[in-house]
Amino acid sequence: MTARGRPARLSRAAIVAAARRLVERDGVEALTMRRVADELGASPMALYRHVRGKDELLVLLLDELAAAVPRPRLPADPRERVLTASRHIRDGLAEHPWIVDVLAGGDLIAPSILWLMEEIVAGFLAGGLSPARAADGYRVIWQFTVGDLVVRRGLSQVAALGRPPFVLGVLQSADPERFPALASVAGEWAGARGRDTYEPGLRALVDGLLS
Amino acid sequence: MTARGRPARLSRAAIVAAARRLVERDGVEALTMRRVADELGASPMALYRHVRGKDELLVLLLDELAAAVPRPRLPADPRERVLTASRHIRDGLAEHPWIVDVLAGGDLIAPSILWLMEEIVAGFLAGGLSPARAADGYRVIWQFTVGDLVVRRGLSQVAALGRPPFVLGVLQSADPERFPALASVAGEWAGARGRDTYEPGLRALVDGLLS
DNA sequence: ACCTGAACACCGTTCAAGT
DNA sequence: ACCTGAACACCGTTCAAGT
Repeated sequence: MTARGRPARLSRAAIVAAARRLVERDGVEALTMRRVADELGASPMALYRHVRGKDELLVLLLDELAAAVPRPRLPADPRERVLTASRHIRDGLAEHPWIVDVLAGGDLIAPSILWLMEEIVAGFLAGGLSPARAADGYRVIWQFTVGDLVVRRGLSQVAALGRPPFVLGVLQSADPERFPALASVAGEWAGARGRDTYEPGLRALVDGLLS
Repeated sequence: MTARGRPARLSRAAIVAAARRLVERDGVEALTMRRVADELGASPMALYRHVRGKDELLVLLLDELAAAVPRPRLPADPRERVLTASRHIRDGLAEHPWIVDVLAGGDLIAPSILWLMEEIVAGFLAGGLSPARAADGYRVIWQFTVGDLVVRRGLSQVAALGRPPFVLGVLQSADPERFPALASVAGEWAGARGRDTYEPGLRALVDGLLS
């Protein structure tokens, strides 16, 4: 029990830290204003003095994690530089699957990840692309990365359920008469599920963009 | 079989239709069991007699829309076949931005879209890929497509807010000292936002996969 | 200035009862 | 068999009041 006369002082940082603890312990769906307040031994409304609302809290959380992405040594070769920087963004974000829900909101940017964007755009420019094509190139890589994160998150959610994946069953039993190609690769889906397709996909993408 | 008891006023089909109306009129966030019930003039709990819960309702909705994707005439050339089939999946799903929330769940497949998957895999096989690489190829395309849908949805949500995009501001005012490449393409982001980058990205991806 | 309590307008879903 | 009503265990957030 806490001293009644002296309520704990809250701060933005303390709130974000509590949110992070919660999300890492129990997943995004556990991140509610009420539970964050509980975690801090405060009333739900106390949070609103320091944070505009749940949306802002999520953005603050995102930026904190982005700031923790390690700064890699990047190769000099433009193509390899783009690949390495992209993989770093993916790896950094993939550690926190709930990030997908924040990303899906759309208009977010973590200032602390700008330098990785810089590397990707610089790589494209050094590779000979025009500014317009370099900007498009970044967008395309970002799209591919978001897709990877969403799909990856989906797979791990299904794995957590413990039941055999519904999709796999449908694909593996595709009717060979109607779907000959699907039938002939039926044995491959289980393996493809386990493989990390970010790397080869990214490579194909960057090759295509820089050629 | 003799009908016993009360005649059914509701049905699965009626519930899915009401859900669809709701989602198309007011967006996904408006899709609640209670509102679907309202739409049908029934009590919330009446739905549970016909549908397991909200999750099942979303899957039923997804499959209904997938069934409506038009069957295109596909080019014979393997590469063009993959491109056309992929674009059809994207276009079909992009009409219903809320689909992203369903997709993110992970273990879903719309049986009525299997034939488009068939075309993509067949294209890769005809292009000389091994079964394993063809399966990976499909996954990569799917990832890119999901990313496109998520990003596209995010952009339209931001546009709906009416306020100037926060991300754009940050990118356009990137410090030229620290981020020279970003600064040199600063003028391009607004344009890149408006452009559809699915087409060029997909082309780069497929070129890379088939080369 | 900072925090609390009660309240509002919602959710999905369970359970028991009505027709 | 099919549907309703009340209730449970939650949400995010507003508002007025307490210290």
